[in-house]
Amino acid sequence: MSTLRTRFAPSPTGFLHIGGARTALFNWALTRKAGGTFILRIEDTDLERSTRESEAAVIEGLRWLGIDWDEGPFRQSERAERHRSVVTQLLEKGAAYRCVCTREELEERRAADIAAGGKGNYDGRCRDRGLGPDCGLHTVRLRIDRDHALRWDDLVFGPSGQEASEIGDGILRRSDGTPLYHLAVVVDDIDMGITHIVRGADHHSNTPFQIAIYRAIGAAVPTFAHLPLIVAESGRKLSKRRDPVSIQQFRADGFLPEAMLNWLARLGWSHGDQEIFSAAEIIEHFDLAHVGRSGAQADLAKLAWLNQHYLKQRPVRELFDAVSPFLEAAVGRPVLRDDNLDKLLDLLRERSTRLVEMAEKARFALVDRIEIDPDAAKKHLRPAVLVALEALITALSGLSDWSTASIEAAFETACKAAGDLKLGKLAQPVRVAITGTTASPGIYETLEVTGRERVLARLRETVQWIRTHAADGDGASSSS
RNA sequence: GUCCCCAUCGUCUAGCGGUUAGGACGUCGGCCUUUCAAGCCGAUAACACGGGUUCGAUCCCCGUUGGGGACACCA
Repeated sequence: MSTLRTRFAPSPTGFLHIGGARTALFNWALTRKAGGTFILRIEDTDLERSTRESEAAVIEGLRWLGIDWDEGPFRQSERAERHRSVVTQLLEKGAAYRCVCTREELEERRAADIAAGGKGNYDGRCRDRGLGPDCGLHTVRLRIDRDHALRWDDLVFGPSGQEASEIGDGILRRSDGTPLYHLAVVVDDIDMGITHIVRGADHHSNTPFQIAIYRAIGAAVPTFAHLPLIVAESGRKLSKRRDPVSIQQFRADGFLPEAMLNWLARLGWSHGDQEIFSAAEIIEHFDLAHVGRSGAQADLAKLAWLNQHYLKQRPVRELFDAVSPFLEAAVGRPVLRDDNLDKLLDLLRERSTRLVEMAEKARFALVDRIEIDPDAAKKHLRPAVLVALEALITALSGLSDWSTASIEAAFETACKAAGDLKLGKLAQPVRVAITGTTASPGIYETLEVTGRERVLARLRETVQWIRTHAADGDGASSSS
């Protein structure tokens, strides 16, 4: 039972960004831990850039991560009337005033002020002109009381803010009558009873102006907590085209939601030495006091490690559910789950960091024809192994059951028949013949999951291939 | 330019006046081994700099440097 009310308020101008996802996660964790109410509000005031598609992408991204909300999604655009009426009230109270300065004039005066050593804030020209509704095209500005400090105790950054004299009278309403973001967020947060505003540190310096709006409206100022930004390599700003930033992109690349969540949680937050956190553990331990104050670089290598950790952790059944779409894409047809596939996935999970990679590695056992890597063929498919290969074909054909144990026995038989050949000398050529590459799970397991029919076909084909190339006087023949 | 913020291994971080400065990822080496992994063991590597305060500073204060954010009729 808690009165804590928080919100995640993304502007849907792209996809769900890792920074936004982390903000949502921290809000969610904080709220769930306290038993409060978490609200989703879409800040689509900028109609030009906001689309329904990206709004859907944001929602889908949150759902995928397992972040749920109690109220909403609300759309800020649907509250425009309320925003307008608040501006009107502020105007009536004298807490705001009309301003007829044009952009050009503003820019000019601002430049002149800066040149004269000023701060470039609005000079307050219209502040005391008492302009009425009939003043023509105008914006509405907040009359900021110069004597009050606009300070707050940030739950992450500590004492923050500045003197009111440091900022100018900001615009609340555009000349086209639409409200500005600052006014809209404040009004929405007041109306929705938000008690704790947890958001990106890019809003840290916007906060004084917003506090001024709260005061002008006469509402209680909520508690603020600003989260340091996630930065790109070497501290640079995250770039949408250069850096992987969208949650859907990570998803498409084969990262598991629990890995993403864990990774995001540890980006700027810590709980002692613990690295692995389930969603429940994040909620259990989350604490704003342990959110750092410096920007964090997105460490993709650690995400890969986490992803493999969760890949290894998943029950096979659920692993299949996750990898299935990737398998279908890699193989070109729907793939059904069976014992062999379970075994294969189990073998591959500790050899893959992402689902795409896992699907690619599973391909050899699920398709009829494989491509053999030319370098691998050249190195391992030589006439010297022909005898052993043929012995292996014979031994495998005669097996009454198809298991790693029986396959191993067949290998032993084949090696013996080839003059006590060492296992390694046979395993590698067979691996190349079956998987097309030099890297795969254990050779017996590899054969087992590939199935007898495909194994024998590929081995026979390989024998043919070696004969042909040896006869052609290929380099491979010289070694025999 | 003005205002605000930040600063521990390459990266994420622990630390909250006295520690051999800890963990994790990465990297490197070893073990294991039919390949690749996984696993296990080990190594590498940090308090940006300069002043204070203090018996004692990674920790507190000031400055410098570096980085970031905000300064829109964007959100």
